[in-house]
Amino acid sequence: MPAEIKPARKVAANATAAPTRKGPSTGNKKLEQRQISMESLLEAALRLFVSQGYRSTNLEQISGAAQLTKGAVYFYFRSKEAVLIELLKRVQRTVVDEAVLRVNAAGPGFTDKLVAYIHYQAGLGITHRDEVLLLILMSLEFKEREGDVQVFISELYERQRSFIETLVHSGQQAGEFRADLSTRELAAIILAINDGTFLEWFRRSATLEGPELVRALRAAVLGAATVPPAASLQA
Amino acid sequence: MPAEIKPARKVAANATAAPTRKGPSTGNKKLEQRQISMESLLEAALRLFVSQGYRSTNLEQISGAAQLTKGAVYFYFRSKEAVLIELLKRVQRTVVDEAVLRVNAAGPGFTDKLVAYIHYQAGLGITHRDEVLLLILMSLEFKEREGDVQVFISELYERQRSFIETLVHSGQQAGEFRADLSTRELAAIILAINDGTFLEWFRRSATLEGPELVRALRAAVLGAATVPPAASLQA
Amino acid sequence: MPAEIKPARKVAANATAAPTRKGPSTGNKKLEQRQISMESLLEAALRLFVSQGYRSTNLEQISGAAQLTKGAVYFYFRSKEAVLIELLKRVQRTVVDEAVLRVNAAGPGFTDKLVAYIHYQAGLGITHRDEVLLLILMSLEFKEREGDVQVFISELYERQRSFIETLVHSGQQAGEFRADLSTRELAAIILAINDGTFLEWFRRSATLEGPELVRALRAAVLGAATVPPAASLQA
Amino acid sequence: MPAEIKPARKVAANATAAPTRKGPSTGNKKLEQRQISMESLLEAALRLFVSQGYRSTNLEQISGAAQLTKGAVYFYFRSKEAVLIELLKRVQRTVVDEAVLRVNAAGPGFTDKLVAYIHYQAGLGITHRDEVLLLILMSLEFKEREGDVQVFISELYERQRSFIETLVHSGQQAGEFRADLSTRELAAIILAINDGTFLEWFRRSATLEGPELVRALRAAVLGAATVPPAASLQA
DNA sequence: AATGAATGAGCATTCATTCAT
DNA sequence: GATGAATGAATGCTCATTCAT
Repeated sequence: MPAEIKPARKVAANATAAPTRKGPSTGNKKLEQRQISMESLLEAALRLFVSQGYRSTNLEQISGAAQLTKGAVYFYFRSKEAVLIELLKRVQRTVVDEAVLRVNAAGPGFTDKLVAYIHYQAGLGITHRDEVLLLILMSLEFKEREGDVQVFISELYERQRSFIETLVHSGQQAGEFRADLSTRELAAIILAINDGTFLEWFRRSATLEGPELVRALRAAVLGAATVPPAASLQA
Repeated sequence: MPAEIKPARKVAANATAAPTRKGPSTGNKKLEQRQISMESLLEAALRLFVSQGYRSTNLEQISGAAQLTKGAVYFYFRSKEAVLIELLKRVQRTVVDEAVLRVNAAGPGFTDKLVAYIHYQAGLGITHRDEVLLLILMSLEFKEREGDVQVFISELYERQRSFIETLVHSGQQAGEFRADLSTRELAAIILAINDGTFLEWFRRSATLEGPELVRALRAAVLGAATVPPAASLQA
Repeated sequence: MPAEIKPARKVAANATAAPTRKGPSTGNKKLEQRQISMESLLEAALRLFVSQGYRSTNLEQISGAAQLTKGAVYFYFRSKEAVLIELLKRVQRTVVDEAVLRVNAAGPGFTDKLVAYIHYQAGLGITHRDEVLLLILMSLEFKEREGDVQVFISELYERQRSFIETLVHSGQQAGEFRADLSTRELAAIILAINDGTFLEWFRRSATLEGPELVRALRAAVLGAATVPPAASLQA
Repeated sequence: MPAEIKPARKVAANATAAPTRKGPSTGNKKLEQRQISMESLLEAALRLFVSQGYRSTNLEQISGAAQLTKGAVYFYFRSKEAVLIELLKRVQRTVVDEAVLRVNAAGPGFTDKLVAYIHYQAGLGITHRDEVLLLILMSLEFKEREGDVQVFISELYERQRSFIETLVHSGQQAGEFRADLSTRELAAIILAINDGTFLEWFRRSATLEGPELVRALRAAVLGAATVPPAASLQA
């Protein structure tokens, strides 16, 4: 994870351009505080948006959980929506961008790549559970709404889809994946299994064994994607 | 029992044709009127809850879509929540109860039963799309909230789960389904694939071919559940 | 006393040229800096209060326009209100005090004094447009509010009124001004014409010719104040 | 004043189209209540907007003064701004439209028309004081703001201006008004005197005698507009 | 059978002000 | 000399709910 942070205001830009007076120590303390407050706000928002939904979470809950007041949220973000968008940007990096890198690095076969994808996602379910869920849940909550959030999520999902579709298509071309299912629908099912599993895990993670679940997940994805071995024998 | 509900659609057709007060001649006018109004309210609510979410739908939208006013909702229902619960009761009958009947009637093998389940669900996705989605979406929107809705949905989901778990367990016992995956997690994945596919279809039904999607869905579920044929040959 | 203020404009020019910290070489840097910052705050406040109103202008706009931050305002002033009061004090000197001096110096007749008043005001409309308008606009915005501002403005207006009333009364006594109109109301009309003309000019200065407007203004004031020449001939 | 009322919602349209059930008596009671509540809200808003300004008046004050709650305002109007716009529409009819009618009916000379204008305005100052002031004050408060209010007021003012300009121009052509002043600026001064007098009366009506003030006002306007009699004799 | 009027709690957002640095 | 962080009160607006008719 790079040290991005994205300051809510032009402040940071100024800071880089002309750090005014102050020795570096004082500046660091302020910057540190900024970091801390912003992170705890984002962290609180992430947790609450995932567990209660965006609309059902109010700013008092977010700021309260970060031990700040409502006003502080507006010091760091332009609006409640801006908080969500900042979170989604992080999700993009962690969930989507990184997945692409991992899959590209995996190989050599396309089945290997697909397995790498499944395992990366499964790992995210443990290390970045809320971030993954945020994307799925917000994609549902904002489905019909217009605005920046909807646009951002749509683009994100579209990128995910086209990435998986390309992977599936290549695998089909290479004879590793079943060619008797259309690329688009096969890709859709892979994403569907992924999202569905996250949601089921979200609903009842307490009663499910992670590793076992992943094995079943892998079986499902490979079952859908790969040529049934028996069939291939028969062919 | 199969003849139960489905009026949601029929009524709406009526509603468009003659949605205003009283039919011209029939005898039991009052009762009919009641029926019509209530149904059009429920139909409107179903559509809106699914497309916008429960919290983001207000009573004015619901009553307006049914050509009535907010007050009318309170004539027929105790509260906004009561509208949702009534809808969920119908979903229960159509989606859960009926599925159980269908699967029980299918056979003789457990694979046949599982296929029957998948196909019944796929059929629902066409004939009762919104009802199926309502259950999934509300299960997410009400996850952390307490109250009647949450309880009702939890029970519903629990019944679904235990039904599928029983099916899976029996199939495993019979040697039709893989025994190298734990029952609970395998059942969870089957439900996950189901829900996930509905959601993906919800997000982009316009760009997906139903029949193709069902084939891929079946491949995934069977891929997860059944012993890989090749393996069985080798065994 | 004539050399008093007008830095509002000069400073701004400086501000654009080199608004940041410290001049390069001069001796009494600190004091200069203070002066510059304070002046640019006041200048910004004046412009914004006039164009948007006091209440609709926030401290961020003021400090931002002066290339400073909100906090700086509190370094120089006790409160937002204190900024306005400081501006009003300057207005008092420029607009009211100076007008008194000019009129007193004019003569010998009272008509001459009245004409001097009109012309001084007209001149202010060009050299100190915003300052004149500030007084008029704030007198309206603070009409019902209690507090320092209201008191200050009331006293200022009262001084203006009594000054004009005295002038009118003297002119009437001397037979130069109409005696068939009561002193108080005649004075009120003179002030009304003055304020009204400023406001109309404020609303649409782009479409009005200054000199022409002043001629009409003079005709109105003299028309109200002086004995109609024809009547005097007839008398 | 016609019985317009302008229902905040489509309700009224429905009511006219299909009064549903109910005898006329019940309907009347509801309509009456509607009328009463709406009027008292508008009345309260008018008084408060004039005395405190638009921005400094909150909905609690308005609804409280009408013995209702904030929510009721939103039952009758779309927003706070919509309340103001409804008030301005009434002002338009009373102040602008009616003035045009009166002046057109007056005559035969243009001086008569101008006097009729002054007297109508003076009368309004007594019968519709707040309405006249609302227009003037809001024209200042909304000067730089964009939006419906600003547009509405601008158009209103523009109509007033062009009406007076036409009057002045005709009077100049007819030789009744001074031709040595440009039409536009002379018209501007007439409006300025009018507005200025209203404002001064607004500031201190308690200390001014209405009739005396009107005489002085008339002297000022005629002094500005008409050829000085002496000059005409000399010519 | 249904409406229109009205309420009141909740919420996002704005903004003057404070204060440590 | 000035900033950045943070507060808390105020405010416009939404919406489920109540109730007389």
